[in-house]
Amino acid sequence: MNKHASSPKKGRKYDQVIEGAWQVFMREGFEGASVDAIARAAGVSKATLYSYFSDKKLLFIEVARTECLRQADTAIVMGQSGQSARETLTNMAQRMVRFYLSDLGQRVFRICVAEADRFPEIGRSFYECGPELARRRVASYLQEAVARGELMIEDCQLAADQFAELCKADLFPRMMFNITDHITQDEIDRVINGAVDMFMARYGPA
Amino acid sequence: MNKHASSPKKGRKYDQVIEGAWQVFMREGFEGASVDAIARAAGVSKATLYSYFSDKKLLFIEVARTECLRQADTAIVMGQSGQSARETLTNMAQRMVRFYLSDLGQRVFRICVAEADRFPEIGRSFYECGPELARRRVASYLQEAVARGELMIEDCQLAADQFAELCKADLFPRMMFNITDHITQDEIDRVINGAVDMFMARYGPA
DNA sequence: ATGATCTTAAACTGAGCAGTTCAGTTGTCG
DNA sequence: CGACAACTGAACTGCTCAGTTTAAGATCAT
Repeated sequence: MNKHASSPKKGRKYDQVIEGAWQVFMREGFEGASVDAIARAAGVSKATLYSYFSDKKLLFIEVARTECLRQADTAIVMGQSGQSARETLTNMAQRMVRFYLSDLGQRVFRICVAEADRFPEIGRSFYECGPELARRRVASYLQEAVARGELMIEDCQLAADQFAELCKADLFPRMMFNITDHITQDEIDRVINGAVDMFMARYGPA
Repeated sequence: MNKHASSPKKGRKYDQVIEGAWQVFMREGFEGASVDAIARAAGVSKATLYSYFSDKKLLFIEVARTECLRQADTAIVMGQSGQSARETLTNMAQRMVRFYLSDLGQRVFRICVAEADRFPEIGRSFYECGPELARRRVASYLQEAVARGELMIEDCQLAADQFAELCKADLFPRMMFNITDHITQDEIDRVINGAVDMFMARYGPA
């Protein structure tokens, strides 16, 4: 029985460190997370932590990458066949909104935006396996829908970006600037329906 | 001659402090900006600074508010009469994009998003005299356009939010995650035209 | 000019934090 | 068993920074 199957790197406690670091970074942000707190949360000594990661920034990048990959796995199921464009778009919208309103989505976004200035690698690596991935998936769905004659779109990439943005209307700024603590399902439905209506008005069959 | 017309608070060096703090906060972010650096940039002693603002957080809030008001003044000229809805919307879109792509807009956003978690007042106060203000202005323009029969909108507030988001498509995420250092005028035009086209397709006269 | 108020420089306090070191413990494997 | 590697905890270094204090200097109104 090989117990090291999931530890491609060195040392038995690698995963523990990543997990603990993830928790603390999410809770406190990058600057706010002390390495002592991370070590404590990971149930590991600071010395061990530093034997894996030469510094805090590197640890953060590794944590971010790990979480991105995890997310990417979760989100594979996207386009289903027997659905109208309207249904599919509504579905996608729900997924997107649920993610960016989640505690996780919110915190990730906050940290990345804050640190993207100082550490471009962080922003880039997150964008690529987060928004960029979703972006390409939506665009490729639209491409197919156009081929089937369900939609009429000249610039599918732009259309995908527009749709993603429409799903953020009102809700996203309110979250980001911490205006509301709770957002109701009605508010969400209003925005999603608004997004789909608008999208179909522009790109729906004539 | 009353030289204190623009200093409703106490002390002659108030404006200097705000100005210096603004510069350093913009350059370094909230955590990154040391009070010593701010005092130096403002050409003022730390003691003086602390006689105005009891702590760093309060100083930041005041700086953010001041800058918001300055922006609000700049943006008063919004709705002009003899223009079509299309023209007016394009105009508004240009203004918005120019702002959030500017160095200033970008940095303010970054700081507010990062700190809104820890200090809700920061996020709130910025939102209120920034996005919220613009939001209400656009909504009220739409209201009038509907009254004149130029547009057909049921939920003007939602429409305003949608328009604002459409203007961010592609460009905004790329900025936030630091993917591109430069964005061309063509890319901007593509997004703005796309936003106006979509908006008119949905809410334009039948 | 005189007193009140504002400003200054610089030293100081107290705290937090990244990263290091090391003597000692634990677990693994031949 | 014995050797080797990973791990621990706790103390320690060196730094940065928010906020305070003090004694002296500048500015202003009257």
